[in-house]
Amino acid sequence: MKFYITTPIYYVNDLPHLGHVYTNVAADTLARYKRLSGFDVFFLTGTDEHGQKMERQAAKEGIRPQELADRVVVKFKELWKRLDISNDDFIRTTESRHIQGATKLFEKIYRGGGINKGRYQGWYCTPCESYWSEREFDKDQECPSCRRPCEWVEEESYFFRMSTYQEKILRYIEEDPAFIQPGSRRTEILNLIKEGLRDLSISRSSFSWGIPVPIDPKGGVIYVWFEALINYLTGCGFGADDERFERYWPADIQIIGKDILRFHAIIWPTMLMAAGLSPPKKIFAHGWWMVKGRKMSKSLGNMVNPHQLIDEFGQDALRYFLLREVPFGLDGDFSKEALINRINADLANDLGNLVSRILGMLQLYTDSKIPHPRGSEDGFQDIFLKIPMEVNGFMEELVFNQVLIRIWDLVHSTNEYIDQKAPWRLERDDPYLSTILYTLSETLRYIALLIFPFMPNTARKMWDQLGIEESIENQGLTSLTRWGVIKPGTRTVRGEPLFPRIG
RNA sequence: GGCGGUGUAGCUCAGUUGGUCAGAGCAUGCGGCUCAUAUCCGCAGAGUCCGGGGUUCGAAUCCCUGCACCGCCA
Repeated sequence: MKFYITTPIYYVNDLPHLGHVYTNVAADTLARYKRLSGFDVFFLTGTDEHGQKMERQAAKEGIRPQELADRVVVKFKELWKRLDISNDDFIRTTESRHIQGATKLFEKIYRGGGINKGRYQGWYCTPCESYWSEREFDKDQECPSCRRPCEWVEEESYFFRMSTYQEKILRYIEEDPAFIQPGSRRTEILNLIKEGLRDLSISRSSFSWGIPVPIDPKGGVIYVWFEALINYLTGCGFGADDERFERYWPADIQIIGKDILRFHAIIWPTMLMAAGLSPPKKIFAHGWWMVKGRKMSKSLGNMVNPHQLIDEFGQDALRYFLLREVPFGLDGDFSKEALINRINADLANDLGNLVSRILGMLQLYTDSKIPHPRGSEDGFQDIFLKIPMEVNGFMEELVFNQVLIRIWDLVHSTNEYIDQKAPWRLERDDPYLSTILYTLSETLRYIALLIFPFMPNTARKMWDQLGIEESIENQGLTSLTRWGVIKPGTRTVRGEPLFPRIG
């Protein structure tokens, strides 16, 4: 079974921030989980590099747009590496495979009658790359979205005949309640469509940094949003690698931020319909990280720098916090205090200490050798055996925080188990001590594997400390259906605390 | 202005179709243990479930209304 998952491609006129991190961490976690589940996963992320904003920014710096893109794309790639993002490919819209594919898709829609020539006149906001109609203004010529001045433009333009797909997209969304998630967003989109869809101007002639309109040498360049969405096709082979494309399209899930839902829930599926291709199976719009209840923005100067957080707390602590603190789909409030609280309470006290005390006992009581269990354990493992099913249900729905809560239930239960059994009261040669220590070693195997999609680096450390030879990446989740997999005799290695307490 | 959502312990929030639903975690206090990162385990306190009215034998849960906040569209 294949599983194709995408993130948006990020605009490279600016550096990556916490919002980008959130999307990619979530997508990465799901991708890793699916790999463990045995899926043939294709995980795509990338960058959006065309458009007037890029052209202007580059001009301001006295360089070519391509140079600007080349410079900034590195920042994204570096960040994904630091965060252990396991994307299988990285698509840039300035790559020839994308340009060819986007051209091909435009032609395909055009030949199918989905695009025609018209005349556009209206207000245009350059920073937002958006058009606004007369009635969407309050008074001044300000962009309703960003409050900056708009420009009046009037030009020949190609239009995507989106209005003709109104009924079709409406029916499609109504018939598949899972298509747009969460449900509240789905309702918004349905209402929006019912208010009526207009044709979409998809070419620009006031600047040149983009992909030329294929059918008309004087047609200008393709509107950046229309073009950028096509990355989901070109990134998995459309127009360049048919075999790959056939294998992976349609996307199984496209994770996005709630701010770009309209493009993904309306424009994108109708484009695909017009091209005779299947829409993605699911679009999930997650919420935003706020700071003290306010949106992060450059003008407010409250942008959170991901690199700084990784430097200070480590990538896994950040990954954990983002997916544990807030239900995926809702907005969350970011603060260092909340992050530190999670690290101390959940990661240091609960998980880290559990690992530390179990490996400590192994070191002390069995000279760091996992013992043979003697006799059966009294049903303690039952909660572990039933966890994979529960976790799977939550993962399917992208309820990451509940998954982590369930895993931490195991951590708590294990701590409780240790206190009840009080191994330190047993004689070193008591067979029951062996059983207990074997049981505890197994709990760590379970927990490590379950955490792996969320905190790959930490899971690997646990794996190494347990002394298991096969790499954790090659484990399947099916190994969690059986208790007693870890081999007696394995040499454990007690390491540094996984998460030192902060403060 | 239209549509939709939210308002539950100090904080963040769970609460399916109305009847052990008044809860969890964090924070606070007390007790226990010592294998462990002064960690872990157990116990405890506090809430007019936004205000008001209604339906019902019974409502945090349904209806009406007021207030506050938020989202989408205009």
